[in-house]
Amino acid sequence: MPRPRCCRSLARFLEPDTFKAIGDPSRAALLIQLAAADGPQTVTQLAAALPIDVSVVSRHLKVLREVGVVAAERRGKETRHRLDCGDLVHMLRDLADALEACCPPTLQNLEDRS
Amino acid sequence: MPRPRCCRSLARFLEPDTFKAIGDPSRAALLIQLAAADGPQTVTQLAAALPIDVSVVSRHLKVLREVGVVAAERRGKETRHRLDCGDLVHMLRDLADALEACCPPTLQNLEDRS
DNA sequence: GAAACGATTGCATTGAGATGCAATCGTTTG
DNA sequence: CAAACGATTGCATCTCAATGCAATCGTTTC
Repeated sequence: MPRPRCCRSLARFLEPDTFKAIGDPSRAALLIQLAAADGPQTVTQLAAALPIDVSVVSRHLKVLREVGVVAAERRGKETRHRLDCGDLVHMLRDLADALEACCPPTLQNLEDRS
Repeated sequence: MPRPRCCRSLARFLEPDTFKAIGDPSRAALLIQLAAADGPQTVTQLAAALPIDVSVVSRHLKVLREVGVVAAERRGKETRHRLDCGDLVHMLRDLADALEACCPPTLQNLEDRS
């Protein structure tokens, strides 16, 4: 059994849900918009800034909330959304470390020549 | 115009193609399998190790190659695939940095109370 | 309490991608 | 050259998710 250590981490960090969430163009646009705005944004504000219907924005934000990339806070009749990157930042760095551990380029390339 | 610096990086690193590629369960399984194996793997080997048809493996590997996560080398009649994480590792770390720059939790949370 | 407003949900439509089988291509080996 | 083998591609099918509109829900305001 070769290199089991890094792979277990890989399996943990390659959870498809998060990547599927941020892999959608509309949701990526929402994340960028949230990052560009200063202060939390309402669904209506985000829908106005992008060529996406309000209902669609609402659904996309729900997905982003479920994977923990966006946080929401109810304020009267509106819901203010903001980026919540803490977990994602950690996960990305852990994944980068795990990948690096799995891809020792020099050893691997040497083995290729056999 | 608020915080334009980090957002331009975000837009660059949030390119949906890569995340869509690794966001598919079958492709994630392929990546994990490639990481677990020692040495490059052929399409047939990968298909044998996973409950995925050879033709499907071939197509998935093509997607992974196109986003530069997997490298292939022709060896006679077989094609040997291996992880090629260099660019991905860089991208993940850059994205993590950009996100962190966009999400100063303290300042942001203070602003929320307004 | 009624109207207004922001957000969510139901529903139907649509399009993209995943899958499996069979046929084909390219290379090697007899 | 023919058979064998690994890989890819064509094709048909199918599932899932994205989208837009309309209706509904929850909160606020008059």
